[in-house]
Amino acid sequence: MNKKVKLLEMYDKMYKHFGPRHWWPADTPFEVMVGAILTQNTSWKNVEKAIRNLKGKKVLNLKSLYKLNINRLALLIRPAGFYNLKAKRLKNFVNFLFLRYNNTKSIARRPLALLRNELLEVKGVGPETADSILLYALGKPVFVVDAYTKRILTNHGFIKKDAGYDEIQKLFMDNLPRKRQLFNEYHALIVETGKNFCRKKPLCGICPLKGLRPWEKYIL
DNA sequence: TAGTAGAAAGGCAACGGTCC
DNA sequence: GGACCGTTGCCTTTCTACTA
Repeated sequence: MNKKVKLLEMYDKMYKHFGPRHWWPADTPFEVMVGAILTQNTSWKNVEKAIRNLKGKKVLNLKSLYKLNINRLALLIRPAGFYNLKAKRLKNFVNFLFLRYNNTKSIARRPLALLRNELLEVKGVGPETADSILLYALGKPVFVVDAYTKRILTNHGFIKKDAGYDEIQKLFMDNLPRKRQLFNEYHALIVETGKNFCRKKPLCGICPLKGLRPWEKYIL
């Protein structure tokens, strides 16, 4: 059994259990980008509160956030935690987007590899945040790796504990069809599985991935 | 039931060790 | 001595699990 078959088997098991997830929950690509930064090390529930605050003040758009005072921004995103730090990171990203591209349509036309490097140069944007923006906001076919992905693959013996972000991403991108919709749905299903079953104390007995075994000791 | 400790979907900066 | 790499602490709020 090859890696592609195994990864698709894993996808099927999760999809049958959860069904389509319709990710990312946002009204605009810009909202996705803001959410991707706010959700760093924070549960989505808290991010939603911060997003509501920004919407309530009618500043959840590029121009308004560019003009908004950083201290005021910090107060609005307070429910998302790390608010001073995230205000700085959000400002860095908004400045990058406004000054270099002016809007989300222009940035979407950039080639994937170039754009990813540009995003990673923005202080406060790491691989997971950059890939979330690329996939969910800009519709680029890139696989998002997060802590849940790593935990699930480790628990099932697909990867070693010390496997890095790029290694794990390559595993998916080299063995699955490079389709935005597939990567989108796959990541969303992993998040659901990680949140509900593959926790720090895993609920293996009732997990949709129960019985899933790697094709060899380690895929990576 | 109330209080408390620890974890949580990340990334940065500082520090120490190693190598050239 | 400088470059590079890995490790560790820190940021801050909320929620959950555990304990009394």
